[in-house]
Amino acid sequence: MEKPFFEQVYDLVRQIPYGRVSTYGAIAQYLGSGGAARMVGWAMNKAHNQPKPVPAHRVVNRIGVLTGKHHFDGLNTMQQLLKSEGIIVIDNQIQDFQKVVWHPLVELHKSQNSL
DNA sequence: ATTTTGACGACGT
DNA sequence: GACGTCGCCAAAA
Repeated sequence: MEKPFFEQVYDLVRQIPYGRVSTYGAIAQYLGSGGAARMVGWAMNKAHNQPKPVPAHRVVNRIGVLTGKHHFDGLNTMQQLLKSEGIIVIDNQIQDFQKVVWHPLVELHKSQNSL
């Protein structure tokens, strides 16, 4: 039996490289549940309870808007973290989003990563 | 076990 | 192209 859905989400989010972001839909799709995008976001909520740190700030919606920023400690915590990684965020919108987006299915497929 | 939710996404208007 | 509605899927109450 595989890990619970949530844990798979955390594991994948931790695999997001520095200076890159991912989308809920892409993550859900990687897990095989394309339509479960909302589930991914919800998993992020529980991520705070996780023993391992989850870079939830690197997860945004399909348009690159920091929809979940208000779930963080402060109001602009998420934006600050992204900015620290070289990602420019203006008005909750990631600039050059398409350039920093990280598709797990595509990226991991190129590496043929096995575990 | 049933119902609601939840940091979304796609389609329709 | 922006706004609205419905659908998804899995977990929590």
